[in-house]
Amino acid sequence: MPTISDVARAAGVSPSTVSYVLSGRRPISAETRARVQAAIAELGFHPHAGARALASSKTNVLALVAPLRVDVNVPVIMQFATAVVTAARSFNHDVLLLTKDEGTAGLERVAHSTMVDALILMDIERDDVRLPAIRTLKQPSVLIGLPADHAGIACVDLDFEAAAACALGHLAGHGHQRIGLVGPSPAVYRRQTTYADRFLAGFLQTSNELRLRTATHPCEPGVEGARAALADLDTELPGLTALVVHNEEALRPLLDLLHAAGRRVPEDVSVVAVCPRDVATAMPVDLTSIDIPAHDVGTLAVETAMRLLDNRSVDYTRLLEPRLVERASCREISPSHR
Amino acid sequence: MPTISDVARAAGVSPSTVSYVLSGRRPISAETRARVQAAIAELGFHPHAGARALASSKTNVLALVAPLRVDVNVPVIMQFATAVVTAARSFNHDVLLLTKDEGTAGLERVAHSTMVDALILMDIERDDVRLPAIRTLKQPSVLIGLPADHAGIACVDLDFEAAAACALGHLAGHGHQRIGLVGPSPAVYRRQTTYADRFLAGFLQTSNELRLRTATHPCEPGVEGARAALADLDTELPGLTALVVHNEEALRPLLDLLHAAGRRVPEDVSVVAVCPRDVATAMPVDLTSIDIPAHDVGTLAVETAMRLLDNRSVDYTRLLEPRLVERASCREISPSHR
DNA sequence: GGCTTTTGTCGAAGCGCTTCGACAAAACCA
DNA sequence: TGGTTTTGTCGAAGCGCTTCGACAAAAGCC
Repeated sequence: MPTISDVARAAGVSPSTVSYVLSGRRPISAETRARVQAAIAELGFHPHAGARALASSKTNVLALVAPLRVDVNVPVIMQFATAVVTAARSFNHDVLLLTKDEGTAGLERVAHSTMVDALILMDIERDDVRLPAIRTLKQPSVLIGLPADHAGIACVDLDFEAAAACALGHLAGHGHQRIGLVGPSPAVYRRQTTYADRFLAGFLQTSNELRLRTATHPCEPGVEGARAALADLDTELPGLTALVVHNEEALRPLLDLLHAAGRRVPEDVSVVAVCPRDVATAMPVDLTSIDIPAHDVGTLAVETAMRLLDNRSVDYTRLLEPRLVERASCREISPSHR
Repeated sequence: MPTISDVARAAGVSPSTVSYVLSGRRPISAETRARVQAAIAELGFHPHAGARALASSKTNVLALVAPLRVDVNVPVIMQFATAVVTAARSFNHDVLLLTKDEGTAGLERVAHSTMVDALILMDIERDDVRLPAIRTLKQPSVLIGLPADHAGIACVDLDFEAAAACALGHLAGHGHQRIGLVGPSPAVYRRQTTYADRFLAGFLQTSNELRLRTATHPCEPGVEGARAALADLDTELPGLTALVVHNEEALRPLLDLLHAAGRRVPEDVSVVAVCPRDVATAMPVDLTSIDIPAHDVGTLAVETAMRLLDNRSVDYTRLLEPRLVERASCREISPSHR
């Protein structure tokens, strides 16, 4: 592996000049630059990352802390990860992948040993135990999610309250008055990942504002969970004409159950899903849905990290506006049916 | 951030002594070690990763090159990644996540700039364009998959030929003679990821050896793909009594189609799936299946990398033996039906 | 009891880069 | 035209660690 000195020698300049060609931090004449670049290309020189980190105290590496349990939501996690890696690369950074189960210790390890310049954390809980830790790190963090006390910490997420409002607004606009919510599994609520609560809060508030008759229910995984949730909603809200489903996993069983019961979508019951676009379109019925914009959120998280790193101003809380895409699962209810 | 000199000063020793306490590469008296460790704990010292890498030319980082398209098989990719990260941590290494679409350039970038000690690559194609490149790297690579020319490169994977033999053996043992294979999508064959071919080869060979009547068909994604594949198999092999499904994604639509057609599993048609355990058990029928042991493969890949790094001997080709788990989707055919 | 070996510690060199200060030459400005 | 600024380059220091050689003291060996 050639070093910067080898390049310097080949180009007939000093190592510092090579460094300045690379970084552009000082003016270099066109000829010199050309000679240096030729030497770099010829020798196949790549600066040693460790040496660089040591001298400049920048690693050009981001930590991504992902929940790698083989759990729900795997495809969404993957979308986040893909977006983060891709965006990071576009800023000439790499991504170190950490699992959530290393917990606080993992964050401190990579931060204290200066392996990364910034951290991006997913699957943030309401009172996430990692928050106090990240506040003490010298590296900035960006959260994908919104914990209770997020003062001074950059957070990026979909605006789930607005998403709920949007879903209900759409259905109400189509004349629906009796609407059930199939929520995430109780485990999600228990884990206190706040998107569930935020969606629920938005749902209840909008339901109130629009004077709708609604009922809400979490939904255990599996067909049985879906069956139970649906049964409960039917009992609490007889004659419901629409469902909002904020549970990717329940979507498929739910549609199967409706089908089996002879309840047609959208003729007998309208459905709005909250899920990634590809999940919505992969269902037997093309679902009107609100995107989980994993790609945008991931990209934005990286952009925020970059701004933080070269201390430009950032919005500490960025909740992305939901976008509802009409497909084929909602129908207009005629006044007579209202 | 305290440095090793700070620790040395606090403990009243030289920096090199602290280093030897940390690495254990030279004998240190118990008292000294205790004093140093106390100082480390008190100051909260963490060695600077870059400095370490520079001085020792080891980074304690592994590159994991994953196909991060939002494509099929996402859960399996995730399982590999989880296993790799977890195993790497158990060897005190971290994982740098690269996307496959950075291609050869990405590998060379991280390798040449000495960001990683070794590389683990997934989604290996028959004539993977990256092979020549990894042969020139000074860091060792471990492939998850088996390309055509793998001489001198460590490869780890499930033995898909044996898996096919295992599936057919099981069905033949239950008296089945007419067996269809639902293969991966044509895109997978086109991409030349060899597991598809290896499974197919094993299938055909065993079919021959056991003198079975078989037909094979790739399967496009979606319900329509499954419908077409099933129809083709039924035409080519009328009266088939069993299906081997080597296509996670097709599993669900396939079962739905059978159900809709009134063909019961296992009464009318037996099914053996090749997929991760959790997929098999999440189906409406508990499927007898051959595991894709993503966890084992990922772990083994890391172990192999570690052996290569401290040049211990390795098996350059490790094909894990398939394990078939009997569940509820195969039935014994009575002699009269044979 | 002298010999070698092992144990325990230190100092210094060096890993490959960035960055600061210095300085000469060129360009700009009144 | 003399002074100031900008341009272009260099040398040296230093980032924080590992590792080698040196060496004194302790231990092992007939």
